[in-house]
Amino acid sequence: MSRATALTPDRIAEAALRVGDRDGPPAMSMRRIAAELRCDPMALYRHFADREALLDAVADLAMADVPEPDPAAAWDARLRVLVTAVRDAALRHPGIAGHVASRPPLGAHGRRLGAVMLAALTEAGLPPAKAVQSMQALIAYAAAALAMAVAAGTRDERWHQVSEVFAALPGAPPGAQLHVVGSADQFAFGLRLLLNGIRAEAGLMTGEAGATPGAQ
Amino acid sequence: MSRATALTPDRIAEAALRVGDRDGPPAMSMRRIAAELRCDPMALYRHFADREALLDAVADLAMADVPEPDPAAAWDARLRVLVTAVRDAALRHPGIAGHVASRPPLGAHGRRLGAVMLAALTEAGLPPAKAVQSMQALIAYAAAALAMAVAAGTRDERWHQVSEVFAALPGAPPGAQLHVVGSADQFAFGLRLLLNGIRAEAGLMTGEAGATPGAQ
DNA sequence: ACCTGAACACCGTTCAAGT
DNA sequence: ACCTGAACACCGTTCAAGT
Repeated sequence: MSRATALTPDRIAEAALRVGDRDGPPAMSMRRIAAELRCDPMALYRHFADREALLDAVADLAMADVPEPDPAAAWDARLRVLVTAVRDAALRHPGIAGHVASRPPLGAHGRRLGAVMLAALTEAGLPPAKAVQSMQALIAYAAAALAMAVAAGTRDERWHQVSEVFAALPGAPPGAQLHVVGSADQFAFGLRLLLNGIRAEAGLMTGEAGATPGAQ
Repeated sequence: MSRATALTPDRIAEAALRVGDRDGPPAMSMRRIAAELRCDPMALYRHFADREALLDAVADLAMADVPEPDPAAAWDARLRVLVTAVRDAALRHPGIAGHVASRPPLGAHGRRLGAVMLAALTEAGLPPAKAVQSMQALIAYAAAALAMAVAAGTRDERWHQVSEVFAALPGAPPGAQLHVVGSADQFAFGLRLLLNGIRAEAGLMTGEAGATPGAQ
């Protein structure tokens, strides 16, 4: 033990986040993280069951600085600000952003943000079950859009081709102004669609008494 | 070369799909796929640049049997049927479903399905740029929901906890009927939210002449 | 010129050997 | 009892050696 400070889960997660931000996702191996901490790779296993558990902690740590939206704002504005802030926070840590997008938000910060979302959706007028489902839909969309942003920006040029390929299809008129896959614009547009949809769903609940929203 | 048939990209992709369906995603290594074909692992590299390119071909192959929706149906029903069929097709191939969810749909079948989506969105009244953006939002949502279904079903019990954890939060009243993350119900609900949102977006286009839909 | 397979530079994790 | 690090069973890919 040449490190002066003792090994803790938090300290390990911080070191892993540092390694990922500096050297990219593939560098976040148990061996490299241990090297960053100047400890034996196996020492990490005394604080985390396996690599997946360690990365979950790192993903949650990346959400630590997501601010909670102004409680005085309208429910839809609150959701928009929060989900956008999650995307921004993840993109500030490119090493772990892909993992944030692929794992359940069950860490301390993930649960905190989920509670804010649920409160906003309940305020919108959704019953509990639909609020939970709407939250999961928002999480799913945010996760995928985030994963696309990461892939398009750092790893995979093929995502950039998607807009071009589809704009060139028979059905698409020429001259369409394209938005890059994974861009902030594209993210905001899809988020608006979902919030539109939630608003419509909530309207059915509160506006029409005998509505049967489950019917197709 | 003990195999009677010659190596082709299609034949390789079929063998890889078989391996993945039989032994799961981790089994889809270059070595195992080569063993399935009774050829040298390096022989695969003469048909695919790298493993990622091979998996892209497998993911597209898994979309081969997605039927095109009835052209006579309404645009929103067409989108719902198509996106649901993509999910079903991917889940029939658990080995590659996760990859389907993480990669751009740029293969032959992905482009075919994208063209159907674009046509439906254009019919809805969206201008080209918004149709492309809406398609990308649908792809993002479907990919993430699919990834969650795969993770929840085969790999990761933590996704199952999400509904329970959030239903137990202060904001959520008790007795909420929970839908399992990744379930068909949950998928359909989120898809309906997006289609609701697209309908609202299209309504702004056609219904209100001087609307400024980009304003928050 | 083409193809093969040994070798390189890694992995996550197990487990026996040390203290 | 605790900790370490050698070892196991793999990877994707390179590249030199064979034919």
